[in-house]
Amino acid sequence: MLALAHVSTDRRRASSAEGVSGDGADSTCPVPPCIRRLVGDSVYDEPVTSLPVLPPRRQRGNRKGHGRVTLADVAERVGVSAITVSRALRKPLMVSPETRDRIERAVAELGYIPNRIAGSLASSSPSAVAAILPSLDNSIFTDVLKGAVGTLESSGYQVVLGNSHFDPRVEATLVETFLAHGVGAIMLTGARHATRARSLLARSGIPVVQTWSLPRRPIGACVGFSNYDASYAMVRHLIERGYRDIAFVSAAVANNDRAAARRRGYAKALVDHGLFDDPRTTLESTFDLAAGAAALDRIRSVRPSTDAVFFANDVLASGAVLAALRLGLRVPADIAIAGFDDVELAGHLMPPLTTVRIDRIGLGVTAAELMLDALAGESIAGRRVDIGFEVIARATT
Amino acid sequence: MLALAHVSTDRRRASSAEGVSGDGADSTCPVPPCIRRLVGDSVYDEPVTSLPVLPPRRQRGNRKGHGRVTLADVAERVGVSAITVSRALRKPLMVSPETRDRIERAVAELGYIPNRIAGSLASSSPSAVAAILPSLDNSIFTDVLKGAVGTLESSGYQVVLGNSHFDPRVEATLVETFLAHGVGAIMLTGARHATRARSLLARSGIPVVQTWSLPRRPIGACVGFSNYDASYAMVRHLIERGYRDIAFVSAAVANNDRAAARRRGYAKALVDHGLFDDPRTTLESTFDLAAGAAALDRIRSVRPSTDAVFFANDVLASGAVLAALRLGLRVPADIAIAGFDDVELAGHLMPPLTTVRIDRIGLGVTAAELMLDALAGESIAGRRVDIGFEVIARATT
DNA sequence: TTGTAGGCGTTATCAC
DNA sequence: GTGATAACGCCTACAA
Repeated sequence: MLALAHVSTDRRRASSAEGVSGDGADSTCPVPPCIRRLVGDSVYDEPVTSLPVLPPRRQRGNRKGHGRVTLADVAERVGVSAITVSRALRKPLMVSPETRDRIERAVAELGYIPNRIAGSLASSSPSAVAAILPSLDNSIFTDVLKGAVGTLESSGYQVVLGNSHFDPRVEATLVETFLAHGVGAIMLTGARHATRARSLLARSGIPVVQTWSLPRRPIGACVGFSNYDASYAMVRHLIERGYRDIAFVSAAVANNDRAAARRRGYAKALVDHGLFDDPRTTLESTFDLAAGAAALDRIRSVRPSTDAVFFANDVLASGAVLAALRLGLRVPADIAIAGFDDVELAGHLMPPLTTVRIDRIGLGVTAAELMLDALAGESIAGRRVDIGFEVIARATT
Repeated sequence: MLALAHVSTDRRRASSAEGVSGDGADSTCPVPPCIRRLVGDSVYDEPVTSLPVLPPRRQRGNRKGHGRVTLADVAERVGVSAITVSRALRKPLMVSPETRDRIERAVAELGYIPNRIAGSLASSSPSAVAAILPSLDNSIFTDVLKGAVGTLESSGYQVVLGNSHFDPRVEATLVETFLAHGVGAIMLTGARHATRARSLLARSGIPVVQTWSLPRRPIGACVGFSNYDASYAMVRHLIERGYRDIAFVSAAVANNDRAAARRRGYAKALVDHGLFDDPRTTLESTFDLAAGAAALDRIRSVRPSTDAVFFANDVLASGAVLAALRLGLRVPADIAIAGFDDVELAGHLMPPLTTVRIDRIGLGVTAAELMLDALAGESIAGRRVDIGFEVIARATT
């Protein structure tokens, strides 16, 4: 723990040259780029203007706490019992206006911050929920996170974040950790999870929301859409446009039910229209622009007759469109390209990308709402919310 | 809370048709896109194969707990005291091999998951840290987050996430919430914070790491680079390339010290080279591709002689490059474009974008390491880590 | 409206 | 090596 340091006011004058809400700026000498490791002279040199300095705290009992101001401190100062202070803060109507007033003043004076972890231990009511994402590299996941965080934060819940790296074992570990952490609900991505994760979740009885998919038997609730249908719809679109030699590229399907469903939708659409699902041009790939370019390249060399490539995510599709541009390929004249997700970039590419739009923010918001419902005591068991999808036909097809 | 439901095995057979680690798939009928709201029939229908079914829990005392297995339950089963179980789990060497063994078995059998929130209350040792980002829309921030989460997770700390939306007041509220939550350290973005946030932080004595900047007087520690120098270096690069009518576009500088420093670096470089810092072409903008396009448009109409635009972030710059492509403008012949950050897209654009590279993952990792150091008892007060920057001259200049 | 008693699940402290 | 006891800071239940 760092100590609280008092600093004289003149130092502040020196440091707040910017004139804005007290911050030091970068070093301002226009020197050439270089790496430096500097050590400053002091920390916490901002004077605490809005809060008074407290006398050193006495020790109660033989254990040392955080040294933080507690409910009891406030109570003592006001001359009431701790529970009254607690109530004044949580259910103000249960406390008389006068005491409430004095309590509020004391709280402000002492700078009391309730200890929510003690609170949720005592009340066994969680104050945080967990979100497990398979990746932080792709904006499609952070969009969902953004929607969820916004909704949850405004309801007073904290969001603890886990990154599973598309690994079910990591996911299971995260689930266990979050359970140990006492989160009140967990948001998962997709519908494929390790058995251990499922056991843990079932045993805990904690509300679970799966996202992006609509498993027939969700663990708890789920919000998503039919990846199968969406993929099928896009391939049908391509076929209607007249393409016949269609290739497909997605993320690895092994631990990814969305990719798997999209691949099945693609295959089924081909079969339904009497086309051939050529294994040579049904590829798996990592998630970056370069991979999209590489996949395009691969497909063109493996089967030069290919007239359209359906990428099951926009990052790959964008990589391919950008690569086509560099290569001087005409899209869609030489080769059509379709994506999935409708990320911001998709509409700005040249030509703009045909893709499938998913309301990711809405997905996150809905997932959050489901968790909030569950936290409010409602049963969300078996609820399945379909957020739908939309094929956006732009110029790459 | 959702109830734990027992389900017969034959249901599992039906549901695991996919053959993979137990998941239901999307509905598989190739129907046209539509929105549906379905309600499933049951939840938690995955049998808990790896864990035994427990007898209903008895109530101890007059309070109802989570109904979760506790240390006492394990202790009772093994015939030792709770503290012994606790020790067996945390410091195995302090417990005899035999008891440890029996305890481990009981833990597995009962599916005991330690309650870390009770643990940190008792030991007053935090198990989570907070990261406050100004946005989840731009990958530059989620890259940092990714680096931090990875490092922190592997040290056993949970990361609670806050999104300040570039608003210092929101940031201050988040700080308060996280403090209430008992996080062990806080990572902030930038160096400009509300006075209230600073007070709160100072009062709490919690380790703080500021990122992206190198304030002369950091609150605690900081990791970043000189935004001023980096901007200066880029403008010098442009000038060396022969550009003279240079425009500048950044995020709003009011609450953003990085943007402010970059603008100052830009202005100083112009002055140092006898060029004019034209206020008509020193713009502020939001953070998206469309905004980059709009800014380019604006600049060209306001001052047609402009031969280069320096965007203080790659999203804007990319938007401009893509817009130029759509408009049929030649880059850099008609107008040069430079960015900042070196996001993945930058190198894939046509032409590839000249920009400033920042090691964002490293930034997050370093910030996390600083927090870990502090959590380990080390003082990180005043530590300032410069991660440097690099001007990447590509083809748009 | 306010207070008392006791517990939430774990760990520090000090005996044995 | 193991255990009894008392916190950690707050809240539920019940009483006044």
